[in-house]
Amino acid sequence: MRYSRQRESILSILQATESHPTADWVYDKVRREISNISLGTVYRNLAQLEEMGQIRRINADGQSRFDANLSPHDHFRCLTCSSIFDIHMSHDDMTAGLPADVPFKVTGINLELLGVCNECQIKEIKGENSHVA
Amino acid sequence: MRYSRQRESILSILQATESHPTADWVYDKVRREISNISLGTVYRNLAQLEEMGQIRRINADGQSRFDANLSPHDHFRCLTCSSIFDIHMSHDDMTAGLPADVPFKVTGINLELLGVCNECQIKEIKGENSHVA
DNA sequence: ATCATAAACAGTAATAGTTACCATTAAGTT
DNA sequence: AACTTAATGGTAACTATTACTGTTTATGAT
Ligand SMILES: [Mn+2]
Ligand SMILES: [Mn+2]
Ligand SMILES: [Zn+2]
Ligand SMILES: [Zn+2]
Repeated sequence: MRYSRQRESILSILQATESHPTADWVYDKVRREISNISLGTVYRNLAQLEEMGQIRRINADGQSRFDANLSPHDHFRCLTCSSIFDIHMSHDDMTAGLPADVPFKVTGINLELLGVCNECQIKEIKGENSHVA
Repeated sequence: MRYSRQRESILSILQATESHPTADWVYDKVRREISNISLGTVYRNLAQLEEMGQIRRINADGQSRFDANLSPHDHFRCLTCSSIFDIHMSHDDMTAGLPADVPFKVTGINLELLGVCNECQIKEIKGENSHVA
């Protein structure tokens, strides 16, 4: 991976914000530093940074949001304004006595485990064997 | 809400599957019963059914997936094939000794609380007051 | 049963977020 | 400095979804 001013700028913008911005928001922000940067460059670099594990992608309603905060934490998403806030709470506390001191009106929980399903693990193994031979 | 053959068909198709289909998949399926149904009708009804609380929407990568199983449960999403599977497990068990007997290779957890943020609650109140008078 | 009303529809055009393409630029190497 | 090729800027294309519009149809009233 070759250095680029564009990628560095995108990452530092993400690291400097507490919000969980969209690609468009990052684009507007980075344009102040690199006025002729392309929106495609923003998308490409966000995808690369995600791939490299330097940022997280959160897919809310219709669009992706990005988070450079790598410490394990969860999120609250407002169904009205789509804002995303960090939740720093143990999962035990979260599931036990949910709201209490939280300033949000919580009406639902989405818990999603990510990984590779059984079938895909088998395919992976087969695929690797086939080009080892 | 007025009855329609289209909505009934869409709902029963969703209720009959264990998978978590996309709008397109539902469209293909419902076309076998109502050959000239419009894709827009499928989208409109899925949104209405969600609004009425008869189905859940899951937003994965680029597109929405739908679930007519209303019993509280969580999901596993395969990062390779995008399949979504139900997870029936207490959140305590999930966060405590995660995998064990699960046939998935779990590499990440996305926990999202949904609701209304503080700011939006305040706006809601102001909004309601303004048209009460 | 006939009629009136508007909700819901089919078909299509438009939009939004994102990705693909390609000629040009520039990071890193010799 | 010359060379190689990853990365870019600009633009076109694509995909999921929504909006529009004229027509159909569920439903309640005559
Ligand atoms: Mn965060
Ligand atoms: Mn489910
Ligand atoms: Zn809000
Ligand atoms: Zn899979």
